[in-house]
Amino acid sequence: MKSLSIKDIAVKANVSITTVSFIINGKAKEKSISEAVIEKVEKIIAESGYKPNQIARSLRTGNSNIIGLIIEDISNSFFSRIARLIEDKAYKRGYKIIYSSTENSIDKAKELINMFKSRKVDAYIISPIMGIEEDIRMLLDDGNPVIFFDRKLPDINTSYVGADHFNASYQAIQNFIDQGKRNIALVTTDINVEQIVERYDGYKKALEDNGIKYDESLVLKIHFNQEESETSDQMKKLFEQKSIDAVLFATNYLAISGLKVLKQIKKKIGDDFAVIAYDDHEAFELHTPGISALQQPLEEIAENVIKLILKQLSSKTKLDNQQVIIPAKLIIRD
Amino acid sequence: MKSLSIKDIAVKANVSITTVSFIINGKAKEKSISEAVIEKVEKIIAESGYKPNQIARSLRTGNSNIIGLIIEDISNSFFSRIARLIEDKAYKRGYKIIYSSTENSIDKAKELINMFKSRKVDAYIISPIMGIEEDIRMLLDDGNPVIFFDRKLPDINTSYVGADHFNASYQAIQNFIDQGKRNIALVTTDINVEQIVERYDGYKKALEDNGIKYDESLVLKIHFNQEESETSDQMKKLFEQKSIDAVLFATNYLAISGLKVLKQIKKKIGDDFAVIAYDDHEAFELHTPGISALQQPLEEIAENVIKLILKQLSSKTKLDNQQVIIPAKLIIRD
DNA sequence: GCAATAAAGTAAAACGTTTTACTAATCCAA
DNA sequence: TTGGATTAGTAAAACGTTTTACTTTATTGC
Repeated sequence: MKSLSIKDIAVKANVSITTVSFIINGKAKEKSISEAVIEKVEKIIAESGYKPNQIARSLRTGNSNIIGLIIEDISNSFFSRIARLIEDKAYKRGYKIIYSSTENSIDKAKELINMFKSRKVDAYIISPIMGIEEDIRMLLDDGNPVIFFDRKLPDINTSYVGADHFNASYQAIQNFIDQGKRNIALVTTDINVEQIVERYDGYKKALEDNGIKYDESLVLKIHFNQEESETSDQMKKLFEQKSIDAVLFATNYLAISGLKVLKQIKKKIGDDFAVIAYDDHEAFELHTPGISALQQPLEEIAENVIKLILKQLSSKTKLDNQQVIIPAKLIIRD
Repeated sequence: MKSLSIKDIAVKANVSITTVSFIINGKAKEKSISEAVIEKVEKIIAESGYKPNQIARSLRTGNSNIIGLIIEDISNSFFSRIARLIEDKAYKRGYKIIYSSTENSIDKAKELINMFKSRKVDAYIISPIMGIEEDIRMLLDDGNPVIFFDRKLPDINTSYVGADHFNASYQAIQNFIDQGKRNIALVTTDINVEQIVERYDGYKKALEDNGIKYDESLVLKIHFNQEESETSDQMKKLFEQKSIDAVLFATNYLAISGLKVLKQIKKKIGDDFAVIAYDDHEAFELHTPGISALQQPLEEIAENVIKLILKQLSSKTKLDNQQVIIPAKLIIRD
């Protein structure tokens, strides 16, 4: 019933707790424990199936071998894929990941940070939202490794890994213009995070550089968390403007909603009306016609995130912050 | 730098640690601490931003307010959606969820169970795979609440929540037959879990009940974890059989792969060739034509899982195991 | 043959809580 | 006025580890 403790092992082996601890932690040699004792204890451990209580271990050592991952929404395929990759890579290096979704709520984000803090995670990987600057700053002040990905916060100075949102968006619009499009819409969200702003800026700049006047009525900002039906209505209104000949969706879930609307109002995607989505999604490849997408290099983002965080974890001193900006790829379909 | 402990608070307030602990845990009244002291201590706690160390707390109390969730793959939309729902519901009841993917590896699954065990999670929600029976049995023997969802293991007797896979699959095939289909294929996986077997059984039974001979060459079992290209080749071969007039995909990722193949070989879905997918996916609604799907009631599954697990957690005695089977819904599209 | 060094191991403190069993003072009833 | 009950609070053990500082015995060099 009750699980074994190091003491039980010590008693069985007729040695001290200390000795068992040294053996478990591979310090036996260094602490000059004899081969015979090592073998005996290891045998007992293996036979009894004893596993050290990580809680006690964490309490004593102050670290947990756990990295906390905070994202917007695990059911969004961009995040779930990144999470899977990060989990995988961390796992191979002996770290566990625990993750949780903020659902874009500042309160929930703060609570998550507190939860992770009180559970003494060794490091934080965060896709941040506005409004948690203070909390992040406290983490940093306490000497916790914190790395942002996908988004960052203007006022916080820490390492960051993300795609080049500005240029990605610029590239998409340029592509539209090269196809002769002039009335290019942008469907984005109103959440106030840098990466969304950058996508917006890329859109504006590309228009400007091509001598096209920015037209506010072609930009639709959807509230996060608003009813699906309201979103549909707003998009419908936008798409029904006769003149519009192209649209860039700033996130994959907006694109999914948008495509549903287009299907519903029977507006065909093709020579007269082009679409590009930010973030790829299985549905885009499958769609007829295929939907072009700005694909973020998930693998590379995950790899960089892990590399940076582990480098920080294994270093005694605070390393310099790094900004890793990875180009996104425009996948043209059909 | 160093975070505050209950002792710091006690010193500041000039009371004992015990008193602070009682106040934190809402036992002040019961332990007859005066209103004045309560207020003083609470003020200090609020001002200093002290948060109890959950690790120490867990060590002492033996529980963690954490529920471990073990699934196949968080990047699969079925699981990520369920995870999100479970997380949400647990969160509202004061529990945190930590989840991790097995990627269908028995070793990884065992490691995860061990990790959760050594972190003293209060309960386990598992979508199990064959080969971990012994580990599960140990958890149960130790008195841990364990609940299976989506799948179960034949040899293990514990609570379970899942869709009625047999009837779902039966219903799909019956639908094909009612449309006049006779040569109905099944694309499934070779992983040996009950829910996959049930879907297969439902397929066979429906054929049988309608007097259609079961034809082995129409059933394709894909290895889990095999190369995408091999999967494609196998499917291509299947779909190019002239006679075949309908196909049921046993999982959503198989359906996605299958739809890609169909697109590639330009085999049209329509009156001559019908498709149904198990598990819904955004891509299916968007697809032209829309892809019919067997939709599992995610919300209901999540709700039942949480309800059962919390009931067990709040009960002193071991409750009877429950099997909650929820009908799946056939969504006909286009 | 004696001091210094190495080998083999251990006792006990510490991590930050919760909880049990206790004390001291006050109150109230008879 | 006394002694049981209540009020207000505390000391210390316990949870299961890691780690520091220590002891005891054996070995080596000279």
